[in-house]
Amino acid sequence: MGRPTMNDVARNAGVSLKTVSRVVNGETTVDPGLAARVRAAVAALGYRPNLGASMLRRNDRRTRMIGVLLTDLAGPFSAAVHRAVEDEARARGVHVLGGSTDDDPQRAQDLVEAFARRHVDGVILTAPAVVDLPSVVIDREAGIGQGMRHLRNHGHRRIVFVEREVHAVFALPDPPTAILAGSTSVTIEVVRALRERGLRDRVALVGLGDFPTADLLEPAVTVVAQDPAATGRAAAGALFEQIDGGTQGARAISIPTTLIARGSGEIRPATGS
Amino acid sequence: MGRPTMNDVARNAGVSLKTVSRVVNGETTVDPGLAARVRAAVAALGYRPNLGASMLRRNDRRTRMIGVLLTDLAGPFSAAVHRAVEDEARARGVHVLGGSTDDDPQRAQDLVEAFARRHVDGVILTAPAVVDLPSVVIDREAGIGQGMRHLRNHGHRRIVFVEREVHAVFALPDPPTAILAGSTSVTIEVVRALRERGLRDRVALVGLGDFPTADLLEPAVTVVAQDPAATGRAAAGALFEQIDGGTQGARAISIPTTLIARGSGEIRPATGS
DNA sequence: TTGAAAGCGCTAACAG
DNA sequence: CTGTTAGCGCTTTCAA
Repeated sequence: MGRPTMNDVARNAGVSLKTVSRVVNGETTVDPGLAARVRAAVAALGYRPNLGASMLRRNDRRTRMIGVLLTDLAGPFSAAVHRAVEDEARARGVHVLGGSTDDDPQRAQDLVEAFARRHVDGVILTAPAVVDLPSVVIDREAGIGQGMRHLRNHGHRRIVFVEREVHAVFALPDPPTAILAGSTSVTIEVVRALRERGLRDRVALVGLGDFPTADLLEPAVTVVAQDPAATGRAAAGALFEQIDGGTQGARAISIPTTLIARGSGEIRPATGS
Repeated sequence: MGRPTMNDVARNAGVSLKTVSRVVNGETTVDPGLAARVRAAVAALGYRPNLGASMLRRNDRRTRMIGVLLTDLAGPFSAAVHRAVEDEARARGVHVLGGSTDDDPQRAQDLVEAFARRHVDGVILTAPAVVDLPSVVIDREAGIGQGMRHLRNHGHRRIVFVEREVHAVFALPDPPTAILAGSTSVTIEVVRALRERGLRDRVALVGLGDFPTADLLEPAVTVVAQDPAATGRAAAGALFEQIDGGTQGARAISIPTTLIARGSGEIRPATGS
């Protein structure tokens, strides 16, 4: 004997299966007396409806689950997006399956495939993948241009965009006068590296993505803020629109970015160097 | 016509339903010729197995989904735990449904209930809730004692433990000489508040939970580190043990904590005050 | 208002 | 090695 089923409840309450179904689904066309008996049986047996089974038979073929594939659920950007998506989903009675891709396209594809087997209603992605269900792609590239422009406007010509390999930057024969950091964790690594080398007031730094202590560091860190919560909300909104509209196929959402000048990004290159 | 089913594949390949099932499930006892025909039909129709349906009939009654209820998926601690749980789950072919409780017991209870209806194989929680399925509770209280002891050992007698209401602390008639901050976001708020009041070198601060720039702030922030990744791994490990063992009922996991002294927590109270 | 029968997509149990 | 039949827990359809 596993968990009690609707049939068990029906037997216990002395009614038909269908009556239990009606009560459980909150239909109002049930005699109050019978409904009370059903509810008593539900409580007595500890019955819980099986969403998987009901989904199988239902006409609206929805699992009320969506998948969210982000670079790293532990990272501040992904985490904030994830939370915002969760909130939008919750408002619609939908649950969220999360997945980290670590920017590996194969892993993203595998996850999409796995989520599709679960018949999620749709997916949110940060990198395009082959998907034949409702999906929204979040585009993070938008902020790069803005950061680059800012550094160029402050006189820099040797600018490096850093992904992960922070220390390699300083090993270059012709080291840059400015750095654009690709994520908050990279930004923090760069701050640390600049300090170790006594360069914190000499090399300009702009980070992609704001972080809580950016204004407390010295110099305070200039960033291109990307409002992950707004991004998540927008992506979820667009996804549910597709789902409700029966549309299908990827749709891109780009992030509204804001440059927040705090000091590190306004350092000018040493003249004559 | 919705998505193609196993029956459609069977018809297309000219074999029985069961043969398709065998091929899809990777059973080796199928004639290679037939298997090839089945695979061709799968590709041609874009067939994808329905995990929900298979789960319903299978004997092992597992959805291969678990739920993780954390304070806030956007927070660094929760996010890191979530990621670690995801990695453990992935290694076992299990997906993770995430949920933020915002420390609201009712919300936690509702989420548990909702996940149970989906027949998740188990749940991980940060606050106890009524659960009749495999579950693991993460205990975060462990670090508080360690932080308090550290401050007392440095001569403090008026210590405040802060949850959210940072500014209220400074409105107290007899302000504390030391602060223990309950989460990283609170810690950062306290740093900001101390600076605004010119108290950064006078009031001691210990934060619960390490964060990436704690050593870069001035003074550097002393914390009780809680290794969220290790916590997530441990919790997931314990949960899968329960699931595999067929056990049931809450089990508590406590976090191994480490005090990292960096300066802010070693400030002594002004003598004679 | 209530119920009986059929069947969602799939796997189990048993034959051939 | 292959197929047939039954049925997981539920909702639908239709009849009473």
